[in-house]
Amino acid sequence: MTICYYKVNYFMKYNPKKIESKWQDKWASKGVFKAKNGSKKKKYYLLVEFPYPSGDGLHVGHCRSFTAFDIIARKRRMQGYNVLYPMGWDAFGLPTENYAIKKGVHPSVVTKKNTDNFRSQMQNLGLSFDWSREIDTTNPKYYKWTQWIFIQLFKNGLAYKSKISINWCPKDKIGLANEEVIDGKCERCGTKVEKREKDQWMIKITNYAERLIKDLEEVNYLEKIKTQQRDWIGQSHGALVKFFVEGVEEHLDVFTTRIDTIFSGTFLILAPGHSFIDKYKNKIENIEEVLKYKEDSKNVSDVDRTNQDKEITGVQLKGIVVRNPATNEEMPVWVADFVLEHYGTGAVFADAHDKRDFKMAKKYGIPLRTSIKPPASAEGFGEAKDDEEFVQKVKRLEECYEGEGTLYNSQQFDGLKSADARPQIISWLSTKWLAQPKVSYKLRDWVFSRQHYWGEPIPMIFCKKCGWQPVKEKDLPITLPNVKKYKPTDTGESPLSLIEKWVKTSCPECGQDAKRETDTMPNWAGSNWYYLRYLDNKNNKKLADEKLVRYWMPVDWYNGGMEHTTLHLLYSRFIFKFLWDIKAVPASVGSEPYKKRTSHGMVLGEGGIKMSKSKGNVINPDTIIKQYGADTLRIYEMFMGPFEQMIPWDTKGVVGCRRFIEKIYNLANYKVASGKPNIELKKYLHKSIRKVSEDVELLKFNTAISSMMEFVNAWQTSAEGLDKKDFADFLRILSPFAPHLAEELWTETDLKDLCCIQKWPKYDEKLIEEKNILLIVQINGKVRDKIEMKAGATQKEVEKLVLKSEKIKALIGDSEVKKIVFVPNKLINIVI
RNA sequence: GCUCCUGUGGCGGAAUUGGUAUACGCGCGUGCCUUAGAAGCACGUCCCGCAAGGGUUAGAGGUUCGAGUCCUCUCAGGAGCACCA
Repeated sequence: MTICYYKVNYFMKYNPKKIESKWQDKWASKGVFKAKNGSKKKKYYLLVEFPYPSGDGLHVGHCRSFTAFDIIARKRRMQGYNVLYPMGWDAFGLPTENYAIKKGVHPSVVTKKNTDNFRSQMQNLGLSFDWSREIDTTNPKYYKWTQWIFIQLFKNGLAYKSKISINWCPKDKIGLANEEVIDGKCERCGTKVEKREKDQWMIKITNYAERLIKDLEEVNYLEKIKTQQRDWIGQSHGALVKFFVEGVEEHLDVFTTRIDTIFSGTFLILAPGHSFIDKYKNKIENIEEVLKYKEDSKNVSDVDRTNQDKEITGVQLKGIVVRNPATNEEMPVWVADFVLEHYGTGAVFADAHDKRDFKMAKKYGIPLRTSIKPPASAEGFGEAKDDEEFVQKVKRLEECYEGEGTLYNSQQFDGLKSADARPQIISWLSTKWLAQPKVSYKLRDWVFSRQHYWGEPIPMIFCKKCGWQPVKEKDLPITLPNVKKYKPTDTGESPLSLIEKWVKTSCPECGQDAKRETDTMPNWAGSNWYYLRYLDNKNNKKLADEKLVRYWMPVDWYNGGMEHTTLHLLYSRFIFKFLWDIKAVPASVGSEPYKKRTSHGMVLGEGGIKMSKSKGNVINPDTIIKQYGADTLRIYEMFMGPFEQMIPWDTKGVVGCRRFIEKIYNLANYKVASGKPNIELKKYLHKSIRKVSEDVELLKFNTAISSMMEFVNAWQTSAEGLDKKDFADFLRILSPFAPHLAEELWTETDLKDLCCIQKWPKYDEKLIEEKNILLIVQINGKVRDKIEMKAGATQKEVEKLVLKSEKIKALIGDSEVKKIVFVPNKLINIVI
């Protein structure tokens, strides 16, 4: 074989600095990553959550997920797809506003600085984003459409103002949605949240609760993501039951999922904020005591109210009596703070089959009755020794049984199982108009107002005569005015309320003097629909052109953090459904924005703790790129471990990836040959092509890389060089991972065009097929020998061979062979 | 409390889905090279044993010819939900 070496800078050391910027410039100037709008190719829309451009710069965690999907994007392009892989900035947010307040700089200046930094960091990584489609949620040309969507919500009756008790963060001076309160603390700053009454814009996401659950069937999300969405929406099927109040022409509605226990209902409990209390003040004999209880419960934060160890408290509404619709018996009415205003109807009927009710009744001497007999071996006997004793204790009201069972004390329903009894009781009561089936959700309407400067102004105007009016669409966007002070006010009003000139306007309906809404929108507003704006980021007449939406949507694959799988994912699905309903999105696209959703694991600091400035363990990608190169960083981030798993950073591990890259660079110098291909190496290569092709689709980047390493190791130890054509194939599979190196070696090996626009290689099935296999010989399931033989041998052939072997013969000895298990091409197991 | 996930060398992790446990990388050891160090290269590296051999996937049991993988219990770690009627 004639060997001719392709000398790539033979005496030069691998220098990523030179190589990388050169190719980044070339890709940009040739526009190879631009998604083409009119293309006849099949489209592929890959989306990664756009980051909040913080002043700290890109996190190595960003690099990980962006690189992962960059690999998929590059692979898809090589597979012949028209790929859209865009990037933008979710730039409204408190840190920017806080920085602006502190330094007295306008937030937009800070944002510009940060996004410039982020962009250049991403470009240094060689990410193949289509930068011509960049978006920024704080750009008025963008938030014009965020405001437009709000107006559509309003016009369709899905946005309304309501005085509600909101979660108030005293540090950030901002109202928070329930979703943003974690353990009773502000999600951002960790300050204990207070309650405040405020007039807030609300969005009726609850109208979509059922569809948001049902349509999950259509999409390909990780199962745990679907579970989280379902849990958050919290659907439960039950019944709405009427309890008539004595002496009043009215009833109290109660939602229950356990109507099978209705016959044991002996009292009713209202939430402290239930409207019945105010409405029938004069009927309640001890109204002062009740109102005091109500006031007290307001001061109890949700954390304490939801604390399980807290003692149950309550006050009876003296003078009020309702009738149990099933037994027709009189029931006293109580208030207790463990009953929540916002779930169900804010009222429950109480009985001996609920631990809280049970405790409360025992404490205040309220009569109890049981009507459910626990089945034999019910879970949780309490202190009873056995089933029978437990049943008796339940009957004697010594133990509380919450589970299902067999009904007794329940008139014609005696003897029925709980599950069977429920529909029968509902239909029985419904004939008397006392009950109806009902579905209830934990999901609540979405508080959409924030009292901050750095957000989209809500495009509404209040007129004394006409009420709330939306800004005329031709007047959009309502831009943020320039102010000197961005500080939120202590009164809880938005800083915009202090700018009289801006607030004062005229009513779009009647032209009279009117006032602008001064609240701004929450963070989520801009990220609800951003995936649509990438399709048509410069359109001034529409959110996005219909043709483009039809071509590109839905997103084929969406990846983001696990922390966004409840809120952002739910909100954006909701808004997309809404846009679809009002035909802002063509019907053919369907009402789900994302076909497939995956999540990446966080990158932790060394030692497995969270990376944070205060711990001083933050890794800056720039430093790694400077020291090792972008290709090394890319390979390392993909090689460090399973993509969906949390993983600690280990700078020592980066070195190994740099060695891998240098090894390729050096081997390319002297071990690429033109001539007859080396079959052994070719086999390794094609195995690797298969492994990489398959693993990338499963996000198993770590094993994809390890298979390339195995190939390179074989290449290194082989006596012969690698055929030039095979080398080209290797560069093709390497190029999504280490695009700069692949590009450099591609050119230096006299191959034509750019490596990143080549076809993705196919592996040769026949070549991979092993002609000789290593057959495992087991005796009683233990490995005793390994025989190399040709593939495809039959059991008889193998048996003959094995039983002849001296080693095996000796091991079998005099024992009788009872059974032989044979797995073709794999193993033979002799049972003796 | 409920639901789900995870547990494999000194470390990050592989394992064709029930068929050679520890691939690949880090680290470590020995040697070569070098004035020296670094880098690089070669070999070694789960445990016990000189060896033959035996043991090992958090622990205990089970199913199976065969279990890291399936089932039951226990322990440990993580995530989500949580007076939700």
